[in-house]
Amino acid sequence: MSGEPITGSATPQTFKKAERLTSKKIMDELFNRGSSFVLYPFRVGSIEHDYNVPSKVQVLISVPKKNFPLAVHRNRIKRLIREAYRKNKFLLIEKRSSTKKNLAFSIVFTDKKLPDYFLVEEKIIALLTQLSRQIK
RNA sequence: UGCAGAAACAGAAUUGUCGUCCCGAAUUUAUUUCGGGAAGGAAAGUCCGGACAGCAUAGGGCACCGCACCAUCUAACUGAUGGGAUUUAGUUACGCGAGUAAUUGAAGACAGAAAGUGUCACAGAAAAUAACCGUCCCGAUGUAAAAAUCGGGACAAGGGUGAAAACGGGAGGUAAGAGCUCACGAAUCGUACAAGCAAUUGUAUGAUUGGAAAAACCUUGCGGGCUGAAAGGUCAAAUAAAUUCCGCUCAGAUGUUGCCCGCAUCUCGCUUGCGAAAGCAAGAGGCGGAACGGGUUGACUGCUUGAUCACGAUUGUGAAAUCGUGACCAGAUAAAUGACAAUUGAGAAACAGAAUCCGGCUUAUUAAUUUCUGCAACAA
RNA sequence: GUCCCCGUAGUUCAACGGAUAGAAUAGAAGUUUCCUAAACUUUUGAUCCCAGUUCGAUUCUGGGCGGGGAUA
Repeated sequence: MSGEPITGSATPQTFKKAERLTSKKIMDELFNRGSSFVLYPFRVGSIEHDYNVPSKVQVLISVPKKNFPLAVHRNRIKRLIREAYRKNKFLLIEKRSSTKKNLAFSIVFTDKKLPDYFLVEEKIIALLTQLSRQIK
């Protein structure tokens, strides 16, 4: 699965700035009012909103400084998550294409050990399918 | 030869697929294609020094903070380079010895304790104005003579204590002693001459022998405005520069980091009362503080061409400087360099991710090589 | 990012540079009680780490580590 382009999907595998959650307002709403669930080793929060944003689905990736004091390790984990998301985001986006509301959600890494890429990708796929099923 | 420590050097390359950020060009108006670039030696700690920016500023003194052998380098430094003295480890030579000289390393916050105040536990007679034991002299009692006891003196040679005990050991000298004197040696301060830009060194000579600690206060010399890119500038959007309470209110306020001296600036107009007027008095506007609130959470700039990097030449012991040629080498903003394979290879492992930018310092660190030091073994 | 402050028993605090580092409280064991509480007795520390100054450092100095705070 890794390295090969996945055929049969119209969604490109890019991950541009528009697909990242940068608005502080939406972030506050997400953490204050959004619903959330835990899928080890990730904590996922999500909210639907009507703000004018460039992309229908926006994601925020975060690793707490408490668990990983070194910036190198935090960067590494965020890159692994980002990589797994951009390869498998079609699972979520293709189901969202029919709805009008925008979706913002966060992925927080809660484990205290550096993960392997294959574990991260497997969990991200499970996470995305659960998220798309939960929000109808 | 092995192990440990320190220093220097270095901190992988290439290919494929899918991706991120910036710049440029084309196509064309929101996408695509092509080309180029994209973390470090410490990006870290934020310990020094600057650049840059805003605010403040007539001037002086005190306080406060920092630094401290000399010279040089530098934009600057608590940095670096070179030199000096000191301490320390080893070797050799000379000397009875104390020591001296030469040489090879290593170390360091190396101004002043001989300006003043304070401190030095326990032990010890005494911790800086040294008489406890002791040594010696004189007098009295005592005795055959001593011993012993009491009183008055002299003495820092010996003793134990302690981290530290009042230049060293030798000879003379003396009642006993003492740098009291002498030769040798040590240290400190001064003078003259010579060498050196200087620290300082050498020779001659005079005086002195003064315990430690300034990382106790302190003294001397030199330096220091305050705040940091969340600084600062421009634009847009939104809203209520609103309300309440307390204090002061004409000799006070403001400014100068704090304090003092001194200086500068402001003190205005309005209302009311008194008065012929000059003016005087009062009031509010005013100033300061506190409480409770409201709006924004965007964009651009600062933002990367610089005390820059590479190569070469010249000058200098060196840090470094000058000249020439060439290069443009991250600029993000919830924050960009990744993932998975393959090859080269003995191996890809350590510490670790730019946030305004530089020069240092400190700390972290894998492997190979080189140099130095220590230890162990073997050989001679 | 920038600028500050603080580290002593499990916890809250003491300690002119002089040692055997204390106090309260908590914990453990014991005495007392039919049992518990209270009371009494005993017990518990490499002063965060590494260097330096000093005869001697919790204290003074430098570096590191950890924790906390302020700031549009």
